[in-house]
Amino acid sequence: MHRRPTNGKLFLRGPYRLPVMPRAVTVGLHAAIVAVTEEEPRILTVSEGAADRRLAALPFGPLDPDRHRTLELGLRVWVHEQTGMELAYVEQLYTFGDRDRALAADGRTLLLAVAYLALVRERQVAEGHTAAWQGIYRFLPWEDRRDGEPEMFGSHIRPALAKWVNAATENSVRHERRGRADITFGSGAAQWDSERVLDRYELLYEAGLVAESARDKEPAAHAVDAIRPEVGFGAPLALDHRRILATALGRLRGKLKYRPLVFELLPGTFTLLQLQRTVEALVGVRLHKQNFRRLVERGSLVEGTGELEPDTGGRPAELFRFRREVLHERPAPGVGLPGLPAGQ
Amino acid sequence: MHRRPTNGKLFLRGPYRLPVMPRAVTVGLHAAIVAVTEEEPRILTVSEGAADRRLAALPFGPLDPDRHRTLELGLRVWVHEQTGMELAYVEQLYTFGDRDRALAADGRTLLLAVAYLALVRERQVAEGHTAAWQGIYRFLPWEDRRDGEPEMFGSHIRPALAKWVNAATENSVRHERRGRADITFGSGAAQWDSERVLDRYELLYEAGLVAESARDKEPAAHAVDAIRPEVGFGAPLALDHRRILATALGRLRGKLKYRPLVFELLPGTFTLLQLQRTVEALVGVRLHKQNFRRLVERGSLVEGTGELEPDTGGRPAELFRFRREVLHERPAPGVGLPGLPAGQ
DNA sequence: TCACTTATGCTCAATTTGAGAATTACAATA
DNA sequence: TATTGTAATTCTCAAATTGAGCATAAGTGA
Repeated sequence: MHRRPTNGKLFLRGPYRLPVMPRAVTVGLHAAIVAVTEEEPRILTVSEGAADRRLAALPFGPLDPDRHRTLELGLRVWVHEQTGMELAYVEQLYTFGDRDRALAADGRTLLLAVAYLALVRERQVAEGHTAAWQGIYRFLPWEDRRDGEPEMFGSHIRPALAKWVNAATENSVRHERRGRADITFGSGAAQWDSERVLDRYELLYEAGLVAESARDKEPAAHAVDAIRPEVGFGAPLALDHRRILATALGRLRGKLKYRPLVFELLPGTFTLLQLQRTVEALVGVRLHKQNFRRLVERGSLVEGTGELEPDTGGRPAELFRFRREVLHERPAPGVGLPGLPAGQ
Repeated sequence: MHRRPTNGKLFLRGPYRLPVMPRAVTVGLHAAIVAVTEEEPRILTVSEGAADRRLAALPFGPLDPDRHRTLELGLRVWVHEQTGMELAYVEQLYTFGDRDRALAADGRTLLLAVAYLALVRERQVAEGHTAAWQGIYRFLPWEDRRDGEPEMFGSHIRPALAKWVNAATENSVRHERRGRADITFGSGAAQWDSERVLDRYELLYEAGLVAESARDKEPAAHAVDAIRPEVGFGAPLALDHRRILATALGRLRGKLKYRPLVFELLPGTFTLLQLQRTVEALVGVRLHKQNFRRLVERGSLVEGTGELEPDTGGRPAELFRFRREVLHERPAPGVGLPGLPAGQ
């Protein structure tokens, strides 16, 4: 969007007039492409140069209204060009556009980022593409609580948060910070809410605890290869991409409960334990096995195929398939999370 | 965004390069401002000219990175300029950018629309502003089922949908259409899902049943003042604004269940019946009174003030207030909808 | 055959729904 | 003042759902 003479006709078919013409905005389409393999949620990243000199980024490209009929189609084009991947399930996440956090190198162009979540089954990345799958918890390590609170949480995050809280000189600010830290990270009266992924990342960002905070404040002082993961606070990503990743994971965790999204990540047939492990990997907590099975079976989300999977290490498990019909039956069919009192 | 020589440095601080420069995009900020008064959900609309010659529109304006530090702040500025209103609760809804549906009058500029939902207590519109509150169900009449299925549903919508289904010559298309109509409008095996507001509007749009469909197809043939409400299918709004309204209502209905949003719409103290009526107005269905009370009270969402509201027409009701503390206690405190099996 | 591992089935108490009856408190009216 | 109407508020009760665990089944490898 460039400055030029205002033209009332330009914007609308109707008689509405836009009072002022804006300066310079660029619209980017960004994809958080998620898969779960070997009980680990992964994200597809790209990197255009030598891996050791560049930060990983999510696949992205600018919206081109000439080529892209819709935003989502534009996204698919970019993803295909950069990773060779054809996306099935795609959903829009959020549009980011803070001036402080998404300014182009010219310091004048605002980079508007429309972020998407895509779910796929992990595949080998096609020839000729440098894209790579990486574990999501490499970037957001505090989000994985399947084996209880991770070690780095107590050793690094909690103390750093406490320091941040006490760094406030004003009493009211300190109180406000403590409350916010309690809610987002589930200390004090509040419990851990697995969906508040973005809140947690944002808090760490504001507290200056992730590499991106420093980079955005002092772009000059932080050339790309100067950005290094800080121990315990996860690896950084290019641009705003860790924020997008956090948004994606939070949305996915929430939506899992009322939409049958997991099945986008699983093969056509799967055992109930595979299903459970996939959900656990995403939500980052362990679930009660028998109750989980009861829920998905009673919810008629799956049906047995009669076939058995013998490689379980124990008794062979029956293979199930997703019953697509539920989409036509109930309003909000999700996997439901036994042991997780709504919202956890 | 204007075509100009590609400059790798323009876009990123890092070494990423955007392969192609896009053509022309304009970013608009649009606000669906919702209030509930007298048991009726309302939306704030603006209209720049004589009311009888113009369609109502939502408050909106272009993003101006010079003046607006963030998208949300830009939205607040526009809303304030156009309506005199200061917004409290604001949340981003969705970014729309279909080329077919949001092209400027020049036929070349894509109008990207970033839509927001805002919740307020209804107020008199300030002097000097032409903004007006209008009932939401004037635009989406089929969404109000508080008195059962509305009359126009059986008389107009259902037959029109059936016609649309049968208009498909190919068998598979017909089957697919019927399935979609069943899911979104809750016929056949499917139940009415109050959250699928957008799906329903989109289906009516695609079926050519709302005024906007024709307008977008034949802009020339449908000058603004030629767009007239079609009986039973609700009044049209300018641009894509009815779609934004549908998105807003759907989001609000969903979020009500797990976040205490209703209280943004209520005065500081209120009776439990007022609370219930407000929820009902938004969700568009009636709730079981005793169970509703049980839920909000057991959920500790509210606390009694001891004061009584005598003007109930019967026994005076106790006045309650929202317990802000719940935000610090439980992960997902919503009003819960008794009688509504999750997702309804 | 035994030890081990995982799948699957089943039980049971505690809670949470869904629905409605019963009781209370005020206003208006006979 | 007694009666009637309208809501508010309290209770009850059966049905369904959840949370937790025990028991049994069916494979594998030693």
